[in-house]
Amino acid sequence: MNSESLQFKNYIESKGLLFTPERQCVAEEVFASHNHMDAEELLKHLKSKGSKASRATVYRTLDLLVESGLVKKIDLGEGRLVYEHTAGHPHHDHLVCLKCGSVQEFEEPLIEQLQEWACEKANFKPTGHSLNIYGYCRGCTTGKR
Amino acid sequence: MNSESLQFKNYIESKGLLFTPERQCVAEEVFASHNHMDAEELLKHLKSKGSKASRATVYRTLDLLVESGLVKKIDLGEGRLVYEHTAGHPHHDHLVCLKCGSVQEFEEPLIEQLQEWACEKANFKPTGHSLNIYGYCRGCTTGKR
DNA sequence: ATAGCTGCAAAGGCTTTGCATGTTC
DNA sequence: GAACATGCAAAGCCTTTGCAGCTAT
Repeated sequence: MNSESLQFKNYIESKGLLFTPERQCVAEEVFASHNHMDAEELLKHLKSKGSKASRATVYRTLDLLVESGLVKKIDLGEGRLVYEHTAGHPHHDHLVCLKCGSVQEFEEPLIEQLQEWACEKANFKPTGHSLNIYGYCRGCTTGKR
Repeated sequence: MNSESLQFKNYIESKGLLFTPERQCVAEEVFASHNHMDAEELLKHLKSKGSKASRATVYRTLDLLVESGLVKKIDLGEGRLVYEHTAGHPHHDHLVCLKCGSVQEFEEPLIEQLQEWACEKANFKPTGHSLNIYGYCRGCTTGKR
């Protein structure tokens, strides 16, 4: 079991819940993936690996993973909700390709700073944000439509 | 008929379509509102004013308004899709209150510039973006929970 | 025994679509 | 009368929930 799964196990058990095989499967699949996956893709992957975790369990476990802080739920807009593990990921935002659907990450600390200022000016106490840039990725730009 | 409705009429007719009373009602309601409204609220307002426009027509007309460029569809995250008219609105982003649900706008041109740079670095050709900051608005901060 | 899990299927919430009817040119 | 609009209700999509049965302690 990798370190993230172990942390999740600890989190689960610290709440007096059970670290079941289904929960472990879902967690490991999320931690193993280096893409942004939505719940349905995750379910499909699990099925193809022979896991019997149901859709309901996938959704319920994803909620637990988000609660634990080990996974973030990202709203990419256009109805796309995806999950990414947080370990080793500094804060970042997303570049969403409108042609192939791929998602890249980017970091721009100064943007964060400017957001803080904007909030101060507006007397708004921020707790989080979501920044998505839509357009065409490098691969799709060459044969751009 | 106000200037925006007139522009919409021109757009509609330039496409060989009809500027029907239903379309006019929906458009005028959107242009008259200074809030961010979702389709359902819009429909409710229209009903309360005696308009007979149906839900389907509301959705279909909103699509036309967005196509025309006179209205923007904003994804506030968390499943909230709202519309705002563009006339006289410079580009801006949104502050979404997690307690009362209110939406404020803010402008920070430098953020736009930094986004451009981030895209250049990533070889990404941007066509648009969505930036939402979540937190608590001034009113909700005083009696904050 | 008791509390916690799971899968299934049904229910939700919002948006889109098919179709029959009505309108416009 | 050909193309376009409308309302209604049904269908879609994705996510959540209720419930009966199962598992772990």
